[in-house]
Order: sequence, then C-alpha cells, then structure tokens
Amino acid sequence: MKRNTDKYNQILTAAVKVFAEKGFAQSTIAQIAQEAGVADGTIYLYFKNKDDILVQFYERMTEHVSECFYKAVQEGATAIEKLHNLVRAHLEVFQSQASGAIVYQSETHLQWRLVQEPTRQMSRMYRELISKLVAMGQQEGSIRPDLYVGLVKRLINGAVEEVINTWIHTGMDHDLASMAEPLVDLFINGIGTEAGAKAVDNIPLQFNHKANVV
Amino acid sequence: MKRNTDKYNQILTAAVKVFAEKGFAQSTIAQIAQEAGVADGTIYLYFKNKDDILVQFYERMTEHVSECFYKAVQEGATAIEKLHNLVRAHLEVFQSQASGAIVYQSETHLQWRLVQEPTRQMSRMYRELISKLVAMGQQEGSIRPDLYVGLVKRLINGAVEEVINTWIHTGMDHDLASMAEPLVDLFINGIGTEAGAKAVDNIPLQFNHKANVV
Amino acid sequence: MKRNTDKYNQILTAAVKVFAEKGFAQSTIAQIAQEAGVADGTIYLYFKNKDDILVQFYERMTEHVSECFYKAVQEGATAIEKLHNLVRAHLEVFQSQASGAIVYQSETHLQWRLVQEPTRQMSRMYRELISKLVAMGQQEGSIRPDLYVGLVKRLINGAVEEVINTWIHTGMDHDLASMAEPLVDLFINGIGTEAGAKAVDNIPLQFNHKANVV
Amino acid sequence: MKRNTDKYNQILTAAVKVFAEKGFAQSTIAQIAQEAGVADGTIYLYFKNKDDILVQFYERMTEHVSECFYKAVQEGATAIEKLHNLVRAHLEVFQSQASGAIVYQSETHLQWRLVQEPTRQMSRMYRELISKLVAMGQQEGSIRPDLYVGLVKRLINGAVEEVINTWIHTGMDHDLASMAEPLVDLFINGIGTEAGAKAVDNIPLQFNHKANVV
DNA sequence: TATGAATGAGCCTTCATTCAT
DNA sequence: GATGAATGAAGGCTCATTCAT
Repeated sequence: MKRNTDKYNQILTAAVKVFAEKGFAQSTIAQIAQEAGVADGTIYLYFKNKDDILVQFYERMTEHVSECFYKAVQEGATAIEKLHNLVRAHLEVFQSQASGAIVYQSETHLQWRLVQEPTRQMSRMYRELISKLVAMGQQEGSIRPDLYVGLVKRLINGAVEEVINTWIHTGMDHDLASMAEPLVDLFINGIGTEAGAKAVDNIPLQFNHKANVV
Repeated sequence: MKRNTDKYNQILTAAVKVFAEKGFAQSTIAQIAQEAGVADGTIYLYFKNKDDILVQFYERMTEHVSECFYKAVQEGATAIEKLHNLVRAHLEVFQSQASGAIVYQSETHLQWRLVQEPTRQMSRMYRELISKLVAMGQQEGSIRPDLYVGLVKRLINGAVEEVINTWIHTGMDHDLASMAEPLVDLFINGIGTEAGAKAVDNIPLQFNHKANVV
Repeated sequence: MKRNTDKYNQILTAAVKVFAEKGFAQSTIAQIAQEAGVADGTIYLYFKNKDDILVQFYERMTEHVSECFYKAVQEGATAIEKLHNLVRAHLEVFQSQASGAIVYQSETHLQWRLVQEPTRQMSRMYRELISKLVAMGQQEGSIRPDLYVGLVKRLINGAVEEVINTWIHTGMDHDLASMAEPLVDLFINGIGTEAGAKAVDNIPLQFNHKANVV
Repeated sequence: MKRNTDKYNQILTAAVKVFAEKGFAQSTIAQIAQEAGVADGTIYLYFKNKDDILVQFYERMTEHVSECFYKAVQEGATAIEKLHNLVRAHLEVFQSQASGAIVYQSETHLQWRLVQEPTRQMSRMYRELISKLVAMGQQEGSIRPDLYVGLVKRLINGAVEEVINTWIHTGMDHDLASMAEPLVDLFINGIGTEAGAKAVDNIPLQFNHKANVV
C-alpha cells in the first residue's frame, strides 16, 4: 500500500474530482479508475477500499488546511489581524481547490461515520486557534472578556463554511477570499449599533416551539 | 400515491429515523419498512421511490420550519427581539426532533441533487426574513446601516447550523435553545470591544494561499 | 366465478385490448382493471389468475373462429368455393377484431404452454375441414389426388396467418378479406406454369446446411 | 461489452436454450447464468440487459439465416431449383438448431418490440430473394406472369414457418428438410387440377363475418 | 506492480394475489 | 359481489472487491 506516490496522488485527485461531481455514494470505483487512467484493481493497491479513499482525502485535506491555518495565524501581529488571516486562509484554501472544497463540505456526515480522530483534531485545532486568538485579543483589549469560546468557534467556523457552501452552490463564480474582511468585520463589530447593544440585554423570552413535523 | 395519512406519516417517521441512524445511502427500503411495520411494497404506495422519501421529508420539514420562523419573527416587538425569536425558533424546532435535524443537516448535498425549488425557497425565506429584520433594525437605529444582507444571512444561518451540528455530534445532551441568547449577543455586538472595532478598519493584507492538497 | 356475464365480458375485452397494445407479459392486472373500469380484486372473481384470462380468451376465440369456419365451409357449393369461403372467413374474423387478432397471433407460444386441449381442437378442426374439402375436391375432380393432407393444412393455415401477421405489422390499413381470392388462386393453381410443373419432378438435391449459429 | 468470444457464445447458447425451454418472459438471468456456468453479473459484461440477449440472438440468427438463404439460392440452376434450395435451406437451418428455431419462432412479437431494422432486413431479404426467383422463373417460362410478389412471399414464408412450428410442437421427431420437395410441389403446382384451375376464376362472394368474440 | 474479467451479495422495485371492509 | 390497500416473493441489475495472469 502506498509505494508509488505519483500514482497515489493521481488516484486521489481523480477520486476527489469524481466525488465532487457526483457525490461519494454515486461514484464508482470504475469511474475513479477511468478518471485516473488506471485499472480498477490498481486502486486497491493504494487504498484499502472505497471508504478509505475518502478517509485519506479527509486526512490529507485536514492536515493541509491545518498547516495553512497555523501559518496564517502566525503572520498577523494583533489578534484581529490574526483572525482576519485565519478567515482569509480558510476561504483561500477552499477557493484554490474547488473539488476538494465540495467534497469536504458535502460528505461531512460520512466523515463522522468513517473518520474519528482526524476530525476531532480539526475541531481541536480550530478550538485551540480560536482560544489563543481570543485570549490574545482580550489581553490586547480588542476582544471582549465575556465570551464563551466554544460558541465563538462555532460562530466563525459556521459562518465561514456557510459562505463557502453558498459559493459552491452558486457556481463558484465570485471571489471567495474577498469575503474575509467583511466577515471579520461582522465577527468583531456585530451587526448592531451601540443602541442595539443595550437592547440585547433585555430580550424577553416569549414562546416555545415543540411541534413535530414527522 | 394513496392518501392514508396515518400510514404515510408512519413510513416517513420510520424513514427519517433510519436515515438519521445510518445515513440515506446506507439505509435500505427493507429497513425502513421493518421500522415502519409495513411490507416493503407498501412504501411504494406512498412514495415514488427511495429518493422521493427524502424529497418529501425536505418539503415537509422546510414547510414546517418556515412556518415556525415566520411566527417567531411576528412575535417580537423590536428587530432584535425578532432576531432572537428567529434564532431561538431555529434551535427549538431542530432540538424538538433530533432525527429530522440530523437528516436535514446531513443530507444537504443530496437535497441539492434531488430538490430544486424547495431549497431555494428555504434560502429565499431566510433571506427575506433577514432582509426585513435588518431594514427594521436600521430604521429603529439598533442595526448598522452599512451591511451586506446576503452576508448577514450566511453569518446567522451558518452559525446556527454549526451550533446544531455540534449539538448533534456531541450526543444531543445539552439544551440547544438556550444558546439563542448568547448567539444573538454575538451577532449584534460581535466579539470585539470598541478598541477592536477601530482595529478592523486597518487590516493589512499579507499573504496568499494557493497550494494544492490533492 | 363467472356469474355476471356483462362484467366478465367487460374484463375480457379490456384485457384483450391491453394485451394487444403491450403484450401479455408486459400487461398488468392493474392496467386491465383500469381499462375495464373495475377494481383489481374484481378480476379474481371472474378469472382464476392472469394466465386464466389468456386461456379463456383463447377458448372463446377458438370456439368463435371454429363456428365461423364451419359455417363458411357449409355455404359453398364446390370444394373450391368452400375453400375460398374458409379462407375468407379466416381473414374476416381476424380483420373484424384487430385486438383479438393481435393477441391470438402474438401469444401463440404462451397458448402452447397454458392451453392444451383447445389448441389441439383448433388444429383438429382445421385438419378435419381441410380433409373433407380435399376429399370432396378430389371426388369432384378439382383437387389433385396425390396430396399429403397434413401438409396442405399447414400450407393454407401458415399462408393465411402470415398474411394476417403482415397486416398487423403494417398498421392494419389495407383490406384483409380481399386477399382471400388471390390466396386461394395460389393454393389451387400454384405459382408455376405447366412447364414449371414438369420441372418440379426433377429437382436435384445438392447440399446440406448444418452450421450452428449459437 | 467485452469481447471474449468464447464466453459470449457460451452465454448466448445457454440463454437460447433456457428461452426455448421456458419462454423469454419466464426465463431469469440467474437460470441463464447457471446454464452458462457463469455468475449473474458476468452476463452484464457481454449484454446490456436481458432484452439485449434476445436482440443479439435475433441479429446473429438473422444474419446466419440470410447467408444460408443467399448461398442456397445461388446453388440452383433454374428458378424452381433455386426455390427448392431456398425452402430446403430454410428447413435445414432451423432443424439443425432446435432451440434457436423455437426461440426465433416463439418470440417474434418481442422482436417487433425490441428490434426494428434487423427484422425489416430479414423481411426485405426474403422479399428480394422471392422477387428475383419469380422474375427469373417468369423469364424461363416456369412461373406464372400474373403474380403479386408480396403475396407469394407470404405464402412461402408462412407455409414454411407453419411447417417448422408444427415440427416444434410435435416433438421435433420427424425429418424437417424432407418436407422441402412436397412443399415446393404445392407452391408450384398448387393443390388443384386443371379442372380446379378454371373453377377458381368463378368464385362467388357469399357472406360476411363481423361478429365479435370478446 | 498492474490489469480487468469475473464474482456474487445485496438492493430497489414490480406486481400478482389476498382479504378485511 | 365489489373494492383496493396491503402484501412479499421474485427478479433485474449494480458495483465493490478479488485474483489469475
């Protein structure tokens, strides 16, 4: 398994392209083999089975993404600069490889079934990065002291991924990376004015939705 | 497609449960039939095929969710209250039906293959609601006038869905609805201080990530 | 079974129409029921099962056809007149009910699997009729004395059925019954001249085809 | 569609045998696979689907039969010799491969649904051959000048096929090819005497059958 | 290593038939 | 008698995986 790196990459690249086009479940080994220009059987010299292709993709992608994120965060001076760099890096890596982005976002639920550790690592990495940034910003005085870091992480991660998803589903025509600044602006400043800020503290709780659909 | 609503719901409920447990692609008609306590063939009296089950689930779920959202928004007095109600409603509907939530979130990419209009409707509804809320808040003076509404929608939607996803993947043990307030706080006020706010305007652009993973 | 004759005919007529359009194997009980304007289950009050519908059709058709043939043969004065009447009757009954003709001709091989006696009867009837006609003609001096009756029967039956088949597969637009005269002319006179007649006696046997296709 | 001719023939032969025994509609892929000694899936390496097996059988059979017919016709000196050779060839090819004959004759109506061109070609070939033979015989003076060639074709084709059918349904025990001579005798000379010949011209039209059976 | 023909388990779907109403 | 919802056996077909070459 995994001797000839060229052929390994050739297959993985082909697989990601096919997965992106038709979805993992709808893709066949035969299609991947054809796209990669190898025989069906050859794939099994480099991957345990079909699932393993996706697993390895997630591992590599996560690793690469992590590196980018760490680098990005290192390059900023202030917490806010670092945050901006992180978000921009996030958008840029995904923009630079559309197929990978599509697969990464689309098959998340399979990732949860197939991969355990890597994803946790990704999550942990994200949490670590955010934790550090928040702590740093708080020391700098640029970030509020009263934050639930877990939620901040989900805010940022979720928003960025939704931006990427929209980009994917609208044909990937606009520039993704340029969304970094306005996004960070929203993260830092929120959508409210000072007047709005006070209003938040006094939200009345009014109802409860418990109806079942199905 | 016969119209015995009881059996229809029985099957749909069973299907959603099975989908949530094993994923759509890994679920079989036989499993759904067994879970529903009917024969395999019976399912085809109520659904065109396996895909149709998912489609109908998305249609019903989207419709139900939309209603909840509209109601929630109506019940608040100010824009911020309405926003809070919206977010809370979002979290509550999904919390109240875990299986539906899991399927809804997990099979999104299939929804894009199978359904066209309904999804757009969901997206459009969200955009409409946010547009109105933002406009209202801007008139009230509680929301910033310089906002790109499309991005605000993605911010809110993405953050809420990420919160739901995390809830799902951590065993659905904590109370989801209670996240509404802190989330809205983040939306409105952001994570920055006044000092931080100024810093945002001056973010230097420093690097570019173009490397390929696969 | 078989109480209400109206409904029985209603179903049988509908079945024959459906069989003619899609073929027996491709027809479903549901289609027949719909065509007949009854419920699926009702069909089983009049027929043992799907096969039985075809069986009963063949029985009725054979019976009706037989009657026509006997009548037709009775109405001629000479053997040749009778033969002509027989052929004409054959073509007329089938022309007068296209659906029945199509089913009768198309599902012959199923008839051999499902029906035993009736078909033998049909065959026997044909043989009887031809035997009598030939014997009569031989006495009259209008028909050759040196004939193998079994072969004559196949000649006539086969030719007529091929004419009907062609009629079916060319859209049933031309008048079938009018083929009776030229056909009988061929039966009686053959396609040869007197010169040709002599040539027949001296056919050299030259080769043997035994190759296998599949 | 792979091109291992051995296995292709192996499967086709097995299929024809099974079709001949149980009929096309009643045959299953599993039965064919077992008869051929291959796995079910293997069949789909050589045939698009179940229908395709029948289609390919008809194509091959038609092609083979055509060749035999052309050769047979070439080998006779006179028109009548050629006709005899044609009929004999027809009977011989079918006799030499009973299964193929059964399938060919039994599933004709399916052929009309599945194949278009090949069948027309078979029909066209037959018409071409007969046309030439008739024209030649007319020049030789051995065949009557006043013939409707289309009808002659149906006469000959129909009679031969009926002879084959009878052979099939009576257990294929007698020698089929030996029927060629007496058959051709009937084609050429007809069943009538000279006296009968005159009678044909004066056939009175006497009745009309329009009754419906079903 | 690489190939790709062969395998066969498994699944979706159809539809003849039944039976409670 | 009439209905038609429900049944479930059966079959066509796919495709991940293996293995002889």
